[in-house]
Amino acid sequence: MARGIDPMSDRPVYRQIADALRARIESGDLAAGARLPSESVLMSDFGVSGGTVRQAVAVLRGEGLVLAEHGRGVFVRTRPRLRRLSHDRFARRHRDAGKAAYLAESEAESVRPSVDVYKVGPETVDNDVAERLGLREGAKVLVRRRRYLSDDQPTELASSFIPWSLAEGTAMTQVNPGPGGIYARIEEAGHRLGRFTEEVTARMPTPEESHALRLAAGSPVLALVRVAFDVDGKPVEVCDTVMSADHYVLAYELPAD
Amino acid sequence: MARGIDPMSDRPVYRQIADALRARIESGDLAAGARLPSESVLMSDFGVSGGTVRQAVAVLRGEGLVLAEHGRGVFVRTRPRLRRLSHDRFARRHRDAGKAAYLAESEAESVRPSVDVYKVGPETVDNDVAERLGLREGAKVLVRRRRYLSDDQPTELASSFIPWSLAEGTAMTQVNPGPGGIYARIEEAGHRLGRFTEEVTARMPTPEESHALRLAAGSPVLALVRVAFDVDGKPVEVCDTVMSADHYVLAYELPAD
DNA sequence: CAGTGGTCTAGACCACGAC
DNA sequence: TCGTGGTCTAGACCACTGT
Repeated sequence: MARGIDPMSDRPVYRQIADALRARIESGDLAAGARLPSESVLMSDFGVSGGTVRQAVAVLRGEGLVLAEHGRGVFVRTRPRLRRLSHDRFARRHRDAGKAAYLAESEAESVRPSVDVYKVGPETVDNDVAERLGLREGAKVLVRRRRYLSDDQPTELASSFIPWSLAEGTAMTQVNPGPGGIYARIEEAGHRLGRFTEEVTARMPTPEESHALRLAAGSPVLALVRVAFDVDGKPVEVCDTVMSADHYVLAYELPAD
Repeated sequence: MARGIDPMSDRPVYRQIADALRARIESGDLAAGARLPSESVLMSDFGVSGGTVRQAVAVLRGEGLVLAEHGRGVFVRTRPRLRRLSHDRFARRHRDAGKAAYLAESEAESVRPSVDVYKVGPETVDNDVAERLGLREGAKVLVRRRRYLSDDQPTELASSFIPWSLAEGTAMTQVNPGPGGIYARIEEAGHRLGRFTEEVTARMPTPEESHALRLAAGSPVLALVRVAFDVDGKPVEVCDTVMSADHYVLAYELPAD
């Protein structure tokens, strides 16, 4: 059989098979959601052993092009609806409306938001966060670790770090920090927010992140570190966020001057 | 032998082996740059066949934790030096100093910049870019496709799209657009730049991108779409950039008001 | 040359899903 | 029950690196 496969080529057979399948996906011959031919069909179609077919499919899985479902088949991945995080998502008007950022975004997209709170309590700060907050190593901070979901699908993991001196005795130390979220509480504590910085990187998830976000193999994550500063330039919160790259677009605005 | 491996566990043996190796990497027992035990050593250490060991190593490769070098061994990946792209990298003061953004960044990091220009010339615009530029479908644009390198290591692929009416007859249509880059030329053409928007996503690279950027397996890319607007709010350029996620941190600033 | 990883085979057995 | 993908074996042969 060996449709278009050259076993003498420098390019390994499993890559040639992956190329052939990728071409069929990109041409639309195998549309989003379509099932790939089963392994046994591919074996006879291309005249190779099962191991080679599996290796070819593994390439496409690593590229995030297909998703294998045990007992059902291998399917061309459908792109999930993208959530766009706009650059003004922490603007005061949203807080004044009594909404935390995640709730405001969810409402705009008509999905049902929920939050799993893993931990709210004091912790000893690590060096990176200490530096960003201008604290000494080992200082005490309030940590809020949580997972956000939209329609019960996990979308992001977030950990906030707030200097203990600022958080102590406020609703920030409660599981539910009240209307407007912790940024509203920080402002009530006398720190009017002046600006935020965000640092964006992407990487492959750790196994724990992959599990908590129910990520498919071959799905990278966006890692975002946000620092909130008050109007005096003092850092008041660090938020470390990990989100499925498949689901998000981050939008920013840059000055020309 | 089977050090800590339970063949009866629900967790597949190859994952248990990957877990064991990952733990040694994360604990520092196998430091960055260190060679993993060879496949044959792992086979006898864990008492499994070669295929299982290879599968375990493949997991770590997919996570971007290790890099295999044919004939030499499998090595714990060293993190490359991160390049930080700051939110003011397109500020006028850099253009006024006669430097395009990439050159200014390279100078700040003491690396030797170079650019491969793949194409500079007219093209028919695709729908996404047309919409962003406010052009009708199929309109003519100047396209500049290029690859940037630092010390001969490819770091990003970029394609700029400029309305033909704006680019026609200017140095933008030349391979070398002159001091300050195309943004300086756009301003000379009477479009003082007012702001930029950037949309950031991450994904696995296509095989072509992987090759052009010399990416290791398991390295995601950051995809960035920037739109430059003049002071009248008219879009004057779209720049589509793909960069190795391993090498970059994108830094932004967000308003609080 | 010996040692390393890369490719491929042929087969066994298991776990899941649909009918 | 049958077809699907998931795991694992035992071995062959190849290609690359270092000595």
